[in-house]
Amino acid sequence: MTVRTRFAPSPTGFLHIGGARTALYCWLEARRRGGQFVLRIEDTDRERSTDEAVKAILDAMHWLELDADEAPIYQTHRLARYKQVADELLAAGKAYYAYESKDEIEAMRAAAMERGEKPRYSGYYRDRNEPYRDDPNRVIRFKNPQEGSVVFEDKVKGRIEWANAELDDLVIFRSDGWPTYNFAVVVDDIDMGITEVIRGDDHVNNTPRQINIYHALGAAVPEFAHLPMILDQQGKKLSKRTNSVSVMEYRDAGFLPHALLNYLVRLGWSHGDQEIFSRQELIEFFDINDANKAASRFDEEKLKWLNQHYLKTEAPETIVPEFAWHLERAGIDTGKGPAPADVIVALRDRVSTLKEMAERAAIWYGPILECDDKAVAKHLQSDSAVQVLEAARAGLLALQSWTPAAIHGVIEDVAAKLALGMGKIAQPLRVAMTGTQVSPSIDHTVYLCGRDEAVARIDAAIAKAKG
RNA sequence: GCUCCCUUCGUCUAGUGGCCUAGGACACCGCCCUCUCAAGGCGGGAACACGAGUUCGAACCUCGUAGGGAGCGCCA
Repeated sequence: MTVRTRFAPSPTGFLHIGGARTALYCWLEARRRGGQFVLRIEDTDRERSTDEAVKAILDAMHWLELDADEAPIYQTHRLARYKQVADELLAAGKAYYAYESKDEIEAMRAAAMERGEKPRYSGYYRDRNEPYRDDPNRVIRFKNPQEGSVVFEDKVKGRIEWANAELDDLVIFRSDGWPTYNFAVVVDDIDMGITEVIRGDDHVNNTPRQINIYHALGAAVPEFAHLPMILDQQGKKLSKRTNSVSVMEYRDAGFLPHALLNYLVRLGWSHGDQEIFSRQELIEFFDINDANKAASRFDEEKLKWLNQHYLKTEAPETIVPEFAWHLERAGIDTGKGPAPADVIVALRDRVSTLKEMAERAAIWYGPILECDDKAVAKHLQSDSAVQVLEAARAGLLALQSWTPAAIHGVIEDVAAKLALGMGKIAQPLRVAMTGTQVSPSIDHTVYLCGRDEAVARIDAAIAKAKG
């Protein structure tokens, strides 16, 4: 049987980090085993689901290149099917109508708590065989077995056994005519041919109930793998309040999709001591059976390290599209100025995110807006600085080819001619080029300005030095 | 309250009874390199939650304790 995994978000917000890792693991498991990865939108909560959220999730999946093999399934399109299956259960005596009001249910729970039991439904209508009646409180409940236990082998948690006595008769159809989560999920997973259910471990407790429904429906039970949570730096649940939780916030912050994926895959899984994985290696090595049981904390420092690693090692051209997006976002007009790939090469050893790279790139796509007075005072206010700038100006104008290597040659010549160390040459030039004391190596810094602009900035600096 | 789950350096993890004087990575500290800032190289500190058992031998097996988490909806 071909392996089929699914990612089933409910569209009540953006795709968050935890969801992205779940999706990644589903995708990877399907890819490695030559199966399919599909998407299901769990939008039966009409109050909270929105089309914008669906789009946001799909966009994030696309950005991460976690492509699904089929068009997404929407639960709201499948109401007739859920009704049909519920009717089958009803007809087979495996489900029944119940008519308690919400207040009555509430009272039952309170009473159970009183007795030191977990809050549950009493099963009042279970064997009553009351005739069907029209009632605003009418729901359909599943007849959960009362004896024995449910056992399943979770691929990450191991063997889990659950006494049926712990389970009550859950509602499978609400009084508003929509199916509940636990029921819809089972019907969908059966219809979609899902063989591996990989999801967050907040669903472990639902699994025994769902397995009972599979049995009642006479369907094959899939394999389960429940992933632990991702916590914030403090070990608390990731929350919007204090953390970036949306995948797209990480895009905004300047991370590369593959860096995020590489970070996420190692959060709860490992392959010996390996830290860096290509997509191909991920597909080859990933195995859901090796996933860890314990929750892990999200560490942005390590993500940054990975991001810079990819900035440094990927071919610049492959990064250009994402970098261009950040440049545009930073309001930088790239009509004139250096090729983005050259900027990447100059800056990738110095920044860990594309956002920062875009900010630092601004000086080559427009005028120097901020000038550090201390830098000017320190490196431009001297006779030697003027000599250096004038010599460099002449050398640059005489240059045949405008390349970092050629510019490096000019700078060395100036140093030799004036008998000065590199520091005395590079710093005045750097301040002239950027208005600051910090920039990439001086040859690249000059190179990125372009000859005309470099000479213009030197002229301005000479004027300033003399003035 | 009840049920279930989890526990190796600050963090992510390797480890499945002897290879462990517990390995790697991020972060941190130091040195080197150096035109600034970085990057890079080299080195350093840093962990088996606790307690009993089983065993010739336990990070690994068993039991208990402590701590943490999740779930207990006509939400998903």
